[in-house]
Amino acid sequence: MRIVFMGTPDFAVPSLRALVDAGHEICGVFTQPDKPKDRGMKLQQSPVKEYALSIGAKVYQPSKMRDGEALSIVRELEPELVVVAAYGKLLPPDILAVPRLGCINVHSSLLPKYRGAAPINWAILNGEDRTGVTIMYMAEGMDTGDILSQAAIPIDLDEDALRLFGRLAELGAELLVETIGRLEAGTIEAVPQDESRSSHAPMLSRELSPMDWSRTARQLHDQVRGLRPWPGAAAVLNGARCKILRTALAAETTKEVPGTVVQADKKGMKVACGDGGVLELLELQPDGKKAMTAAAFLMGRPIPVGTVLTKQE
RNA sequence: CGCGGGGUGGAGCAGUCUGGUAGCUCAUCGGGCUCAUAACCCGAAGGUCGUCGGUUCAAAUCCGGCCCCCGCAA
Repeated sequence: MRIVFMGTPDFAVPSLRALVDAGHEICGVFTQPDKPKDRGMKLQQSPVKEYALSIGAKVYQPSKMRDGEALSIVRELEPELVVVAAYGKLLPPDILAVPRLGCINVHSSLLPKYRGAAPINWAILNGEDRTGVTIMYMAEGMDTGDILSQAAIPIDLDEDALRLFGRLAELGAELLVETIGRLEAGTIEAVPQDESRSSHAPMLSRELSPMDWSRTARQLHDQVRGLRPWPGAAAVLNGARCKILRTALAAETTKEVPGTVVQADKKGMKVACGDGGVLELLELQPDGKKAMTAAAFLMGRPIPVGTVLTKQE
C-alpha cells in the first residue's frame, strides 16, 4: 500500500520499520524540522528522519501544516493511507481528507484515557498497572478519533517509562501492521471513543521533578520511574542537586518524619516518606556527574542518618 | 561561538585560590577476633593526578592548546 508516514521520536521508528518490513510502499516521510539541541546547540535530526534517510525515503520537514504547502505535498504523493506516530503536530482537516483510507494514528495509551503528549509517563505517574497502544482514525481534536484496535500490557512495578516506551513502541508497530491488513481487507470496524471516560496526559515539565517527601513511597517511586528519562525526579542531597534515577519500595515502615534519612551506608540509602513507607534510593546522578549508585555517592558525600531532606526549591 | 560543572589508585570524593611528603570513605589482598559474619581490630598492595607543551629550583596546584564526560537550556 502507498503510505505517507509522519513521526518524530524513537517511539515512531519501530512503526515505520514495521511498515517497510511488511512490504508497504513508503512514498514520503514527514518529521519535525531539525532543531538545535544539546551542548553547543548543534542541529539535530529526529530519529525518524535518520531511519527514513537510511532506507532512502523522501523526507519532508514542514514547520507548518496549515499553510497549504504540506497539503500540496501530501496530494502529490497520492497516499492511500497516512500513518502518524508521535509526529508532534496536529493535521488540519484538508490533509486528513486526502488519503482514500484515511489517516490513522498509533497512540501509546488505551484511549480514551491519556490523550495527549505524554501518555506513557502519566500512566506510570498515576500508578496504573496496565496500559497499551491504540490505533485509531485521526480526527480534528487531540487523539479523539474512532478506535480501530487496541492492545494492552501490564506495567511492571519496577519498570520505568524508558523501558515501557520501548515495549509500547514494538507493540504499537505490531498492532499497526495487523490493523492495516484488516483495514485493507475491510474487516474492521471503527468504534467511537467514550468521551465520559477520557483523560489527558499533558506534556511533562521540569516542575514535576522535585520530590516532595510528604508524598507516599509509592507515589515517589512512580514519580521517579514515570519521569524518566526526562525531566527526571530530583532531590537535593548534601547540597547537591541530584536526579534520582532508580528507586525501590522498601519492605519496612517508619515513624520518622517524611524526608528523614533512615539509612545511609555502603549498603544503600533509605528515606522516610509521607505514609510511613520507606523509599530506597538505588541510583542517582548529581549535577555534572555521571550516574552512580547511592552507596557510591555516599562514599564521597556522606549523609548522617537522621538528616531530614526537604523538597527542592 | 547558548550557560555551567568535571576528569586525582578499582568506586565516590578532598587537595588546586595561598606551587614544595598523594589525603579521606569504600572495595581488594594478608593477618587477628568471633559459633559465625557483609560486623569489628591490625597490616599491605595499588596512582605517569585526562593529554601535550610552557613558567619555575620545584607543578595535581600557575599559563596555553587538545581530548573526553556530565548538568542546564532547547
